[in-house]
Amino acid sequence: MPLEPIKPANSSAPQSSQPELIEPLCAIFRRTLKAEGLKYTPERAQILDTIIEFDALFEADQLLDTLKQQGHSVSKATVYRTLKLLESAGIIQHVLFDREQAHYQLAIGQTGNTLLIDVDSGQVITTEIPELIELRNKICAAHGLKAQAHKLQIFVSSK
Amino acid sequence: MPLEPIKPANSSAPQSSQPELIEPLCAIFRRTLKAEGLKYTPERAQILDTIIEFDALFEADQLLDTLKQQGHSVSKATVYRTLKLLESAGIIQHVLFDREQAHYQLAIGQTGNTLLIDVDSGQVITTEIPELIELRNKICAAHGLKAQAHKLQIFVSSK
DNA sequence: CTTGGTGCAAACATTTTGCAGCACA
DNA sequence: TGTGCTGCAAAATGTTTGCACCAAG
Repeated sequence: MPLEPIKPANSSAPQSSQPELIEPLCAIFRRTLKAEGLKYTPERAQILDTIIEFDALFEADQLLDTLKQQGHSVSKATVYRTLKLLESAGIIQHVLFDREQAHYQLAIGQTGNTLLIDVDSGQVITTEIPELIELRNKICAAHGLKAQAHKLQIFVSSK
Repeated sequence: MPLEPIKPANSSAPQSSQPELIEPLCAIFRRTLKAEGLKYTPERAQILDTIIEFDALFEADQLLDTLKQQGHSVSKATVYRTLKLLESAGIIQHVLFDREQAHYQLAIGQTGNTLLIDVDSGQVITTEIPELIELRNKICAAHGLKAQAHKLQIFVSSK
């Protein structure tokens, strides 16, 4: 079942409180790979580029199709292997909700993420709730734990 | 085909697995099945009973093993089919996190749910953040939507 | 009879892995 | 030359489905 992500109406870019040097994603990827003795191959570069162009949630399947459509012959195996590498590098993140497939999205600069999932249409809106950070830290502290990240899914209806 | 989700008006404490909870859930299940012209079979009853005894997150696999261990011969197919029925009836809910398998838990009168997932040990603590309801409603209203439910996963570390 | 339920095994969908050849330092 | 990367196909995993038979109304 195809997913139809729609972009947030008011996309307030999540800015880190601490001004940080903005490094291109491909640079981060290349650096991370190098640190592991791995290579920044054309296939991997192409996969990352395609993901960046998606600018939204995506599935492995969809990524593979788009790559093929663009004339890049990349195998399923390579796509899956690269997704894992990108996840390890912190460039993308798993975003699961109640669908059969794993969904991903870019994860850079995000401390958390909120998805509004329309239960009727299946549409997904990504957004942020700044207050949530404080809230989650509070609840974690109450358990003697430290929060590192969070994911919030809100099931909504337009009716 | 999907059953009408029934929200148990039962506002009992989230502290679960008291024996008295068994009866209401059975009743809810039986009623929901009946409304669809389906039957409350021994297998279905047994599956629900076993789930109630779990008192925590569980997987289909684990459920099947426990049933077999208890001497009840229930097939994999029946377990999966019954899980779907229970989910449609609003008795259990999908609780996904970054694992391969679907995880479930009882959904007794819960409007939302928060999981604290220990990234080191993999341990999961379920909890509730009451303030979250208000927060989620606010953010949804800002998008012209109505929140129906939510799931929050917080990735924590004990270090 | 008719409807629905079950177990079994096969089918499925997604993801992973083994392997042989290839590319580049 | 070695190490990693690739595509392909097979395997693995979790879940679903087709089918024949059974049970209850």
